[in-house]
Amino acid sequence: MQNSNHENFWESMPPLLPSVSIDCTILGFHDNQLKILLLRFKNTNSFALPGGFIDLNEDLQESAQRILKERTGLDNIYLEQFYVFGDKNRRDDKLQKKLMAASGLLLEDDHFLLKRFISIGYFALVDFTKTIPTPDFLSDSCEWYDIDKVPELIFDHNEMVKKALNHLRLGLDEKLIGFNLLPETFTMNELQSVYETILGEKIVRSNFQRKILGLDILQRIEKKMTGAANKAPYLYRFIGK
Amino acid sequence: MQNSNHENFWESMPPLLPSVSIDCTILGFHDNQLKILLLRFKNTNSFALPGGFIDLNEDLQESAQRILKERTGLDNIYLEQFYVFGDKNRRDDKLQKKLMAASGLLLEDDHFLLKRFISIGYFALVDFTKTIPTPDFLSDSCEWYDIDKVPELIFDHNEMVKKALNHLRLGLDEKLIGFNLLPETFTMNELQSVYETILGEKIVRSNFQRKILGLDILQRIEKKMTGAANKAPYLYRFIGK
DNA sequence: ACAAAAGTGTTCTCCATACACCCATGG
DNA sequence: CCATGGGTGTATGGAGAACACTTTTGT
Repeated sequence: MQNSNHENFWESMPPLLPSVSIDCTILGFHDNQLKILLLRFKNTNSFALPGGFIDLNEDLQESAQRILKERTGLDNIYLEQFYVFGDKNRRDDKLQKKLMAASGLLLEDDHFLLKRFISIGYFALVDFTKTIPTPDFLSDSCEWYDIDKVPELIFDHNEMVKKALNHLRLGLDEKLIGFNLLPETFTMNELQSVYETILGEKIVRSNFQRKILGLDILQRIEKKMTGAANKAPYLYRFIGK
Repeated sequence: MQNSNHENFWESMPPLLPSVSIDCTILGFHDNQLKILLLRFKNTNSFALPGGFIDLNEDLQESAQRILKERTGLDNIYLEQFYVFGDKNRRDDKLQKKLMAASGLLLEDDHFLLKRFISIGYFALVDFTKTIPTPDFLSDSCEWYDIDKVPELIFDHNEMVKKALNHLRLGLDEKLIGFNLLPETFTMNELQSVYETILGEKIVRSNFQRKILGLDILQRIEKKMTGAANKAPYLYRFIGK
């Protein structure tokens, strides 16, 4: 954490698109819970969604993918724009300065980070088990939190989470995106659990199976050997159609 | 159109948020047709969606509303973000220069209009009869076009229109937004015609009435005096609920 | 009387839900 | 055997599409 690092920090960044940031609501599924990936700024108790800026030579979508890769280690993440947050007072200069100062970065009053930004909200669904959460330069923690225990976040990030979840619920059946929260192969029970958690309601097993299997989007693989004293469940793989 | 106007043009603009533009797909309904409002750049045959930039002291939504007001004369327009267009090569510097030159504006190579922009796509539904289409400084025409006769548009604007229409269709029943294309009061037939046009299919009258009236979102007003030799239709007003 | 508007009734199909029940199977 | 997984049958209710028919009403 030597000072030379700090001096170089901004200069080492590639040319960026001004005024625009990306913030990502990254969701995973574990222990029958929806989880969200949050950063904590160094030496503070301030939490935020993972985010970043757009390099001038990146398509918007590419930027979001890069940011996700940096925080999770994953390529080919399911990713979707859901809203642009553009209120003129959505950010808080004092807080911004404080957060940067906590990382040893002093911002001049005309620093670009203190200018107005709009933020494009992306939401991403990942296979929890495959992620390697990695803090960025400004944070000392990048961890999963239960979706119903999200702490207070900076700026308008709590609103972002709320909107992202709503977007997820609305698109769950329509876009068949629940699979992205599971590993390559999964049992029908696990899938049902994902649906129940996201929708917040119990589903009758037999009806759920009929519905999902009727969509012709799953390939049945083999039995899962559980070692339990009962029939082993089948494994399925999502094949789209 | 004296040169002094041109010299002052950019300087007269308020401070803008860099890199970000707004483009609006403005839809109206007339003669049983969906119509879209398009600009033609001065002294060219290039068409574009109405758009603009974000003043530093405007919320994003306010910017979109202002732009819409400037082109249609209307306040309180139904307005919705639907997508951010952010490919790095979505714009074309040569075309941009040509369009500006056609208005007598010469752009230096480092002019801000030649920098990279992302564009936030808004779509708007307006009461056709109330609009006063008004060209902007760079265009000599602002007119309604049949939605199925949209000419080639600049940049990625044709794609914007396509995405906006898709968005409209998906949200029609869900968000009950069709009413925004009609005057304050309207007949059931007119409303049905809006739905049929947007969805591109015939609907059985009696079923449509049952469905819409069952939603409890319409207030029945009075009879419309048509002067025709038949029963006059009722007028309805949208009351949301 | 006429023509269009408005309302009602009926039938069908489709789909989601709920629930009961059976079979399969790994230990 | 038994606990869980997996599958089927079936009744119900609601939504919506198709169609027929009646009633209303302004000129």
